[in-house]
Amino acid sequence: MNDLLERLRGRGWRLTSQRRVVAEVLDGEHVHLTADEVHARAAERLPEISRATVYNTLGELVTLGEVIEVSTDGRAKRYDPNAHHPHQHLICTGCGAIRDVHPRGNPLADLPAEQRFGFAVSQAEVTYRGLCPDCCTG
Amino acid sequence: MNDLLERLRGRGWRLTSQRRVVAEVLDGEHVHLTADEVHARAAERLPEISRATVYNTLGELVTLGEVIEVSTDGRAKRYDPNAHHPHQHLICTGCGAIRDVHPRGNPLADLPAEQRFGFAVSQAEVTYRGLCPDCCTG
DNA sequence: TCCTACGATGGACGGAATCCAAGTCAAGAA
DNA sequence: TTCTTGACTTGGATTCCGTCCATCGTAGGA
Repeated sequence: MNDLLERLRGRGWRLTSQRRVVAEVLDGEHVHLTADEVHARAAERLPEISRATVYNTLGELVTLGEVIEVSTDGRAKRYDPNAHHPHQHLICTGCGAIRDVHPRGNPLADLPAEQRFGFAVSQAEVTYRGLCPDCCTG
Repeated sequence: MNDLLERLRGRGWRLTSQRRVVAEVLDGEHVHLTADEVHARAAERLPEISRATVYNTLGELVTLGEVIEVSTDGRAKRYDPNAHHPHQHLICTGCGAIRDVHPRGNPLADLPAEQRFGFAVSQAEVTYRGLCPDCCTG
């Protein structure tokens, strides 16, 4: 994620302390924070950071393809910094925990031409659901 | 969908005019209405029906497995009555149009055991995205 | 060091969904 | 048929997410 800031600067990003903190908070694997969680963690390091800035920065990171937006369901969107390693998500229907997973094959290839109805299909997103080990026994 | 009401009555549902109208509105193939759209169409037949009732009824239908909730993304959830015919969704990234599609194979089978992390995986939901014919040319 | 355009702020706003207390009514009992 | 009751409906308030906007601050080039 260190290179992220470099990459962004290369794209003409003005490097502010706020953006730096948001990028740092999103560092790591299996990170799936909501915008509010990102804001809370960012505020630990930079108390004055506003929610609008967090939303703006997250939106920009998504547009730049550095972060993926995950609508797990109804509630708030989650932000996944693991954008450069294609993967899918496995969600616990009990507690909402999220794991990155790597299914076999390419889901896009499983949609035959006659099922595309003239769409220029560019992306396939798979969400697996089930109970996690904790919720199974609990 | 006619049997739906029968099935629900069998499960102890009190059959009110509101529930009947909501179920009727959701009848058909390739129906993907938002709660507000359901409310609007229901209100044509039953002007006093309240939004809370529509939300309640939709929630119950989802719990009973008669209707599927589709979080296309950011915006309002959509409700898909085609719950007894397994299918996936193809969404236009331009205009948001939705189609039911049937990919080859079973996405659940593509998740190897070592990628399940002890989860009891029960469901795989695939969302294809791309531009529809109208949005491609336009 | 200065300038200025880009970014940050926070409070107002909007849409989607839920909550709640009060009123209504479907359907079983008598 | 009428009565009774608890499940259902209502609509307004409320919460939760997210966006907008006018104003202020500042990163980084000149």
